Amino acid sequence: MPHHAPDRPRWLSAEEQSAWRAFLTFVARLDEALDRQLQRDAGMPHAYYQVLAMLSEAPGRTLRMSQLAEITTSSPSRLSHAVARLEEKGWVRRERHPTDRRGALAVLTDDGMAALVAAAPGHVAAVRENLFDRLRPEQLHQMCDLFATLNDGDDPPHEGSGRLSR
Amino acid sequence: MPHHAPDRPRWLSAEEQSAWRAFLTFVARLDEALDRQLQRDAGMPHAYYQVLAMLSEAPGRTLRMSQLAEITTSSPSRLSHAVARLEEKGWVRRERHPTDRRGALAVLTDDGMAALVAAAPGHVAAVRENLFDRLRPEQLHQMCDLFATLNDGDDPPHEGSGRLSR
DNA sequence: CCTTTTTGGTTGAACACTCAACGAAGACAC
DNA sequence: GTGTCTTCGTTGAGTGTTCAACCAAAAAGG
Repeated sequence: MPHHAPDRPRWLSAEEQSAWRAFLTFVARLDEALDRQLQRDAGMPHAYYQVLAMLSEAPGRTLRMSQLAEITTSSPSRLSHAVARLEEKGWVRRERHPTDRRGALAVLTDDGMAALVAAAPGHVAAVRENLFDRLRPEQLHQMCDLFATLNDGDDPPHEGSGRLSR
Repeated sequence: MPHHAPDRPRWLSAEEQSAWRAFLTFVARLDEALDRQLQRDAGMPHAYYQVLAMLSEAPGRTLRMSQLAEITTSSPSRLSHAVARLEEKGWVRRERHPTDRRGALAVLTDDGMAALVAAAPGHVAAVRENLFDRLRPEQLHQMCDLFATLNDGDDPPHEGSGRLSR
């Protein structure tokens, strides 16, 4: 079998190029819009909102750090720092895991729940305004299909029943 | 006209919810993968790669700070810090604007161009692996359409001819 | 002209994230 | 048991981003 060294790069086609740039632009603008809205109106960045939202849907509003990290797509370190910050605000409390003594649990406090409920409407509105309200109906289906495909192979990201959107 | 206070929030439908979460998950994983690959193999975060890439396509490898900020979708402050960092590395140089004396120009140095060229193949490979190689052909069209629609109304993000992908 | 407003860009402090190192406890070998 | 490996989570330093404050120069208004 012939050996040929570090494959010559397959550059992006014109169409891929334009899709890629449009994607980057959109994501950058969206991230900025969501982060700014939440920071301004609720005093938290989007990443922290997601933590609170996931906790709010969990049984007992409690989740193990490792699971919480998983479903918020954040590194253990990031989550640890985040929870530390949320704890200072009184929105989350840490508890020891009952059986596994390495484990730590994150619990959403009543104050945390209140902050989330207060933040949710504005956040959902921003998500609508920047995303869903701009889509034609069939584009929503395509979008579902698209990201389902793209996430395929990675572990499934939690089937939530909540309405707080992240 | 009847006045009704801060509209009751229109929550996301089940389909929107699932599209939204899939989107967030994908973007988080993608961002992480790209940033890690570039940081490891080229010593720069994705945002800095984009700065170099946009400069490499500009006439004279030179762009005004404000324009560079525009096409990289970054705030003036962010770009200023970024260029400062890139200047330390010797990849970018600042020059004064010839006619407008407030203006500053960012110029890609030869070292910067070399760093970009060295980084490009690995970066493009990562983009392929995490995005385009996972798409069925017609999904690429849908993706183009989708983000074109979503970026509609915001100013057009620059029609580049380069192959370095960002 | 002179004043006011707007635009272009930088700065420093506060905050968020990454990475590597670490300790503590469960799991597994024997 | 004892030792090793692995998993869980935290920590601190380094780096990137945001935000508000700021200066300098151009533009606008009189």
